Amino acid sequence: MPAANTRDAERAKKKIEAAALKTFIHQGYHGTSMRDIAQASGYSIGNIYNHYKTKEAIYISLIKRFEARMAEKRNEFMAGLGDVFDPAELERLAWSVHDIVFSMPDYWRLMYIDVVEFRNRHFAGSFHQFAKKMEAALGERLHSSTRRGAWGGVDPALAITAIYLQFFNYFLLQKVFNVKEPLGTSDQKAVSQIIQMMTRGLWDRPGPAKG
Amino acid sequence: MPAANTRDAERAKKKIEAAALKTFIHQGYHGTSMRDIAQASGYSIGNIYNHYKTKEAIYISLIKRFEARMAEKRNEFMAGLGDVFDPAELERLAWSVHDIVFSMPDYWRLMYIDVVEFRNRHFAGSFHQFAKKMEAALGERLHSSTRRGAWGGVDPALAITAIYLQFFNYFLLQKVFNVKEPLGTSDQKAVSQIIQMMTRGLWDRPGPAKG
DNA sequence: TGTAACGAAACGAACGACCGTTCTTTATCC
DNA sequence: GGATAAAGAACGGTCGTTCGTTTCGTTACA
Repeated sequence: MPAANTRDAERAKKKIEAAALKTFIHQGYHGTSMRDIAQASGYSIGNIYNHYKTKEAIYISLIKRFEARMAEKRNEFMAGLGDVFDPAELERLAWSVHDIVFSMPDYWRLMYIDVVEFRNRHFAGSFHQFAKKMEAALGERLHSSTRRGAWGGVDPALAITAIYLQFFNYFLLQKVFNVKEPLGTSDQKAVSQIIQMMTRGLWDRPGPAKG
Repeated sequence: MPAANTRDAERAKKKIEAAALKTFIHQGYHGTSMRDIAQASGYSIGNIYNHYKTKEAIYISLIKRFEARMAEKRNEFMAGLGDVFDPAELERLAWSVHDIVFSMPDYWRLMYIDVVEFRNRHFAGSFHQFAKKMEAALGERLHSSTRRGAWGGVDPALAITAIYLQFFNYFLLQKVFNVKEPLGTSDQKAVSQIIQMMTRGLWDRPGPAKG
């Protein structure tokens, strides 16, 4: 197999998949025809079938590409976390989560397509035991971080997962669901307020008696 | 127009829409054919077109029905909130959010279908200025709740919106995305731990100096 | 009270368009 | 010259929708 050909072929596939991604995201998988992809990519239908066996093969190849990139991102993210429950570190975490969402919004859009049109067949298991995975990845760092002060007793794995999800959904609302200011203010302020709430609580002293 | 006929017609429409909902949710909108809906509902294609002008009309009617029910739920929810930042009240809030998600999961599934296949055309504006709407609906209750103790200074509207979203996404993960224990533990424990984190913070005393 | 009339409800065949895929042909590279 | 890339016509099937027809329930009138 000649080198130039495989390079060209790869370039063609990238163009086809880029076009497919664009139309999938705008109209969904079943709302996109091969003719749409052909037109958007500039290749003929016949030629697309020289590169892919079926329409679903394009979709799957697309997902695999994104999964690989996202796995990298996830590893970077996990490795980059230090003394997680320190407020300054939580702010770093927030912007890392921002990066995960904003640098690959199409990954999440594809995931929603898959949930809606394929019952999550191609992303299956990506979110199972999320808290456990978090705990496993962070390992001892999680517990050692709680020993740096007077830890209040919340389960550390639960806490970091909840905080992660809070930021994740905040940025997802922005980028994927086009909500401008999900918490009614700037990112900077929202992040710092969430961190204050999470670390110091809403009340300066234990809450008042009811009534 | 005869009374019995309109009653029968309404009954037929409900059956058709129920069948459409089921197939839409399993295969998405574009993945569902009128023949699918006909078969699932027990009505012929021809007859379905006596009741609806187009396939999209079924979809829209379905959404309108759900929107009406959800508007009710939302109003009940808002009206039911009292001294919101009291931990006991936050727990009530958590279970109210649970109810919103678990009693109408198909509303949220339809919303995801709309996001994926119609660019959110039919649900447009449902999530804009979410924090502002929250503040407007809760009104003075929000601020008076902060005067019941030593409020830490977090913006009340931001706080209640963030807490709402935390619970909302927690239960959504369970019901719509089939994640068993999103935070690795029971609902009861997850809710109480989140509330502890939100009200008292992760640390009993202000966090330690870094390093 | 019986019945003619009429519109709604129901059906499934039929229509034209478009679907995913295959086939045939031509051009392009090692 | 033999594989690969490229193109687009063609195929069988399915799509959303329309059509013609029959059945049913109500109402108007004798």
